[in-house]
Amino acid sequence: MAGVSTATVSRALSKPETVAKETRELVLEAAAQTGYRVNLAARNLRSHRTGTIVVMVPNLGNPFFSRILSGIESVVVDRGLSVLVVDTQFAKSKMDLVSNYIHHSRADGFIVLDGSLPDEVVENLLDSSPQRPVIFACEWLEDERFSFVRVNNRRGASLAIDHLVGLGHSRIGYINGPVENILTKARFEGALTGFNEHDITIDAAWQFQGDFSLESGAVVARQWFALEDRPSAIFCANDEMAFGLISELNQNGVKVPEDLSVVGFDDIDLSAHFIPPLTTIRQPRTELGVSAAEMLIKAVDDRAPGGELQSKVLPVELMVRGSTAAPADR
Amino acid sequence: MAGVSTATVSRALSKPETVAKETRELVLEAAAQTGYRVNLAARNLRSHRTGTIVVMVPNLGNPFFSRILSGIESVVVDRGLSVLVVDTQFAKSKMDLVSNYIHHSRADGFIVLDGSLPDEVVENLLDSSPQRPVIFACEWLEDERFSFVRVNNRRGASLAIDHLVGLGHSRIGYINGPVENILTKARFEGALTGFNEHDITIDAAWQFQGDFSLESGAVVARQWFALEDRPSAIFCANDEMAFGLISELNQNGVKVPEDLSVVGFDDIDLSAHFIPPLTTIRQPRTELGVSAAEMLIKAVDDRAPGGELQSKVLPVELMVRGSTAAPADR
DNA sequence: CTGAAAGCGCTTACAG
DNA sequence: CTGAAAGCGCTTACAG
Repeated sequence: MAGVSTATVSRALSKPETVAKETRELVLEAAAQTGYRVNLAARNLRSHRTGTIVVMVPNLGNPFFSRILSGIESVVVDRGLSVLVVDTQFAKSKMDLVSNYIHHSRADGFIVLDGSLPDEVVENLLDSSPQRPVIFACEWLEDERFSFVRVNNRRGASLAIDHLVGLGHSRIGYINGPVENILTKARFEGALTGFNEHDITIDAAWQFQGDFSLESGAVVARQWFALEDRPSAIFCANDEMAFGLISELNQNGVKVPEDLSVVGFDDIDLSAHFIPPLTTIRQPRTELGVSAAEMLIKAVDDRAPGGELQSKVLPVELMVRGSTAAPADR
Repeated sequence: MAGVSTATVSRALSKPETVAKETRELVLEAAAQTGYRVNLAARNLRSHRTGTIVVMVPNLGNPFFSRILSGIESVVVDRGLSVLVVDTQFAKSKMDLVSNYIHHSRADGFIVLDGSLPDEVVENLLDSSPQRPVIFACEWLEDERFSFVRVNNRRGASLAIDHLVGLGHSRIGYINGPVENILTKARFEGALTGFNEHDITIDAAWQFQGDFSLESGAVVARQWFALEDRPSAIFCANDEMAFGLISELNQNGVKVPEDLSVVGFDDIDLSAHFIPPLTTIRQPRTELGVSAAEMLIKAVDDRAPGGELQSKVLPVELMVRGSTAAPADR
């Protein structure tokens, strides 16, 4: 219709600058009139690109991750690329699909929000050919071979302890996240740093084990009741456990912050609207997703064979709200 | 390596039953040894399938939708297909991408969680060729040309009113969702049905306008304070508004349920752990996603040209918790 | 700046 | 049950 070859059409559409202005306009007009749309499967087959980013999420149903995903999506789609999601929750049964993504022209790159990926997948990520860039976001691996973006979890945790100590607390408990989790480790280390700086030791009986769920926070509330000697404040490795804890205590007549101060971590949407509003460490989730996507797209565009590793650590912020107060005995 | 043609390899892998057992085993073994993986771009190009389902989500960051997405993902991935997500939030700027998905071999089918899709997209969905099956889930369109799965929103709302009336309330307010939203309409109709059945009229001053957000619930709390004549109970079109309402009331010394009974809708994870635990209408979100995915996969497999429309209405359930009680004056 | 031609890696009628 | 051959719709060196 434009009176040119398919080669020229292809160029006019994909690399307009390589085509004479007049030709280009002819082609674009014809394309508009006929409603032409490229067949992406064909383009991908031929050009060895996919226009797709795979995001591996540990648990899609968790609002924490979905907000990060949202940040990723906004950037990726802006660039005309697509987002393929995989929930790695039951990764073993999905290994085939995942390695298919990795090994065959399914993705131009990967963003991984799961720091507990099975070794097999990790190796696939590194060994695939052609090697695609990978960015870990939020959670990460103790493995120097990957780029990552995360917040300063250690500092967040020590800020939380500083805040409690500043209010006059010295009897402080801690609810840990799932043990193997990298965030759990970093936050616990940060909390220990905070304790050390203030010459406080943490009673082993005041270290509770949770798993980041609301329910595990509620379980800790019952353990807290069973203690003879109770802490006056508890720092929770995430907000959801704080909610579970406060809610269960409340059912039993224990008031926060009058009877117990509670600090969370993450600052999810509901934290500001909980009762009481939760003092917590803010983790900029959307920004985490946006940064990860930008880093990935940069890496994809550069296509550096080995690829230089990138890393970015975003700041956290202490949000002081109603769930913390000076201890009652002070 | 197996000493057969590529055609036979293809058949052994895709349609094993069409190949002799011995040949098949030879091929499979060779494939395993060489670590062969099909190139999906090529397969898709040739077979006019994509192995991909596109899910359009109104707001990925909203935990409500992400849970449905999670249900979809589990089914789709189990079937060896992939999930491509689009956040339709700022759909206008994404129209190109979206119509590309629709018009070109990007997806075998669509699941739409957004009942407020621009008309242009809706027409694209219907006019594309080849026509791909579309399932609306949770939200839907007042358009008989689409399959859908949803819950019985009207019944949910009338159950909520029944519950409040059963406790002795006759002065009942209502917080509406965003006006054009289909869920808003259905729930409001259900509430009206409930009011009619009990011969209760709802004061115009007690109909509040929200937008499903926490903040809008908080705004209603302030409006409630400004009233001279106040309702003794409020039914909220979703849980998040109920949280915002209760939290803001609480800041100002108003206790739920002593001073005001509150019912929500959805039963999100936090509802059972709110203070007080929220009485609400449970909407099975994961199941909604699972059903939508199953319906879609069925439609894709059937490949009926026009395709018979399917529809499914899941039941709701009243969850009685601590946010409702008999009115104080009774 | 443009065209002819090859080819990406599969699948699928068609023959046998 | 299997193979030879065509072709899905593009892109990209290569020539000119």
